[in-house]
Amino acid sequence: MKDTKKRAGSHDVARLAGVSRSAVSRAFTPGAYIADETRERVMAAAAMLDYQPNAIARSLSKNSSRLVGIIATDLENPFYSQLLVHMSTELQANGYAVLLMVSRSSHIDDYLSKLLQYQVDGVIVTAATLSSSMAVALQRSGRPVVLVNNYLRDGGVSSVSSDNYRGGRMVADLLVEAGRKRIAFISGEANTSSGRDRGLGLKDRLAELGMTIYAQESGEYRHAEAAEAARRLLSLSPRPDALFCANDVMAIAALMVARSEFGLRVPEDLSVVGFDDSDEATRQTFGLTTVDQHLDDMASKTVSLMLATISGDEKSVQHVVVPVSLVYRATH
Amino acid sequence: MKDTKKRAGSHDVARLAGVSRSAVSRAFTPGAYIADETRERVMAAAAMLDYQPNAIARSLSKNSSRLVGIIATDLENPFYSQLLVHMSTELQANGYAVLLMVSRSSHIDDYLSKLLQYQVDGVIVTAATLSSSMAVALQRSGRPVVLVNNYLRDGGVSSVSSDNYRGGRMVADLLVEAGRKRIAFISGEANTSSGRDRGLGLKDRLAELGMTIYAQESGEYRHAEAAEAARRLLSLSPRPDALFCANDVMAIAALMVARSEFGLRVPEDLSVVGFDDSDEATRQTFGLTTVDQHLDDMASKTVSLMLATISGDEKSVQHVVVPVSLVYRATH
DNA sequence: TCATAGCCTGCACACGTGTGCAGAGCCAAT
DNA sequence: ATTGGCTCTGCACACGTGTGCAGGCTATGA
Repeated sequence: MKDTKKRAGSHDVARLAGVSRSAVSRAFTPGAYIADETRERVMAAAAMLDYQPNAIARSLSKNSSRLVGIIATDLENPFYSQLLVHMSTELQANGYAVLLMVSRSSHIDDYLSKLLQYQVDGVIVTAATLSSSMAVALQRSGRPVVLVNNYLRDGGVSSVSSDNYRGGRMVADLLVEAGRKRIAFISGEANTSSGRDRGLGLKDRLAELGMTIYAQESGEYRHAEAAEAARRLLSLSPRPDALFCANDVMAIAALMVARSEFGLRVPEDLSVVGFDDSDEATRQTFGLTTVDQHLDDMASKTVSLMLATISGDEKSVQHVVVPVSLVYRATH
Repeated sequence: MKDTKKRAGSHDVARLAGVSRSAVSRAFTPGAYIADETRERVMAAAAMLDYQPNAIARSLSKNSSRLVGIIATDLENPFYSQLLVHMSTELQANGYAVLLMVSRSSHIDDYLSKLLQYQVDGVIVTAATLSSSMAVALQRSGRPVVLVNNYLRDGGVSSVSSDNYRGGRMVADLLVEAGRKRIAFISGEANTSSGRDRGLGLKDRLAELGMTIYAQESGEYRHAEAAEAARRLLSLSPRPDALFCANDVMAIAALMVARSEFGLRVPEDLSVVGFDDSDEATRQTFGLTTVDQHLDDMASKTVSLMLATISGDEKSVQHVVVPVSLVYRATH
């Protein structure tokens, strides 16, 4: 029975400092009307009891929790875990805390409603497709939402994503200039806007140059599936002389398969280009030519948009596009 | 002025259903004393207003937030991001939500106190060293804490970690049986218990076999630093014939350096052994021999311990050790 | 000495929910 | 008819904080 002590409340601090409970509240509220001398006395008492204001009660009273919900999918992919790190860091720096929901692609609705129960001030959804029923539920709840690296066709909710279409076009130019004739594409998950646009950019630019995509397989954004896709593509005859992968993870899988299973030299026999510029692409052994999505930029633009929407500075639905840039390394 | 509607409260539901507010609360409380017929009427009204109980208010009233704080470091390392995924999933399955704090190794105290302000029911700290001042602050706050993959010497707080010491010993046996004579060690960060114990296990077992660690360098658990360490070690003469790395990330870095910069054949010229059994180690190109930490087991034991401590079933400080096992692949 | 203005402070209510307690209604047994 | 017991409901208080409003105190000027 030693530390059965309850957590100290503002009432206890007030009594110890010889002031009212309101004074304690004001002492902890920046910019509130309170005499310096009083604040100091309150702070001293608070330190003595190691009092910390109860954020739950504060949230209830102020009708704002300073919580932002993040629904994260595919965290095994380093791209998304890094994105999470950057967004969290930035949110924390702005005085918000992160309520995390890890989702296996579906079930989003349940997680979302749980987030809403916790009165989050906003929700960031990464890489997952929002059911349209949930989109309207959110709209109605009035909570801001931002989709990252994905967007909805019918434009009801804000989004931030990189310029995937332009990235695809840039890769087309790069490969054609390198003299490639049979350009194959390993796509990501079918229902993601990001993967769709990357393929579309490639296809459109090739068409402008009088070419077409030589062959296409789905790699589901994952290593094993991409390796399978690469095996199928590289078994074609004539064999493709370039592989554009919608993902660095898949590009590295393809690279491994090309080198160790097909004995191909990269880039002499085959170009391989990825998308993301993940840490792994940097490794000397891979030296992967890829498209930089400017992850940090994407994260901070997402957070900025979220905060602006929460504060009411931004009332309209926004679709932010983050520019991409080619990273020339050794595989093209 | 269409959706200026405030979120519906239990009061609104009660009025619509023609019952008292208490009845609404009871309808949403499993096992509460309420007639089936009343519950149904309440639920119908709730659905009509799409009412969801306010978790913040509930937390305040029940003095329990059903939030668990997680302080995460080194999320770039796939091991830790996977750990986060598993723990979150399991917590969510048990009706808890996760309050995430991403930390750059230090500053932990600030994040921790923020978590406490949000009245989290418990805190899980991964891989970071807790300042002893914070350890006592936690102790005093009465909130359960579990350290994962790290522990404190002075045993004040519970922990879950794999049997790093035994893992080190197993690797020693493996390498000696493979006929290796000059076994070098690439260690992780100096102040982590995990890294320390892995090295200690190796050293102790080698000593029992009449051998010593041939050389040792720190790789800070990171790719670039480990590559540097590998370069230094492989430049020694005579050159080591085995590299035990405290981490898969570092083992793969060493593997790349050994093959592409020193032209060594693995395992003919050199053994490389890692620790974690990450997805990357699985890749055929690497085929890394490593120590499986049974990540999922670790995660679920952590969550179980946390939940047991929260519910009061477990009052004492526990140190759970998760068994490890060797994974024989192609690099030893 | 008195009036006035200005700075602070305390009162009291609000935020939305959980729950102990007393009592209402009903059924069955005596 | 009376009593006892059982099931359910509503009242009212509690959780810990923010904040509008009125009023107290001090200083200044007349």
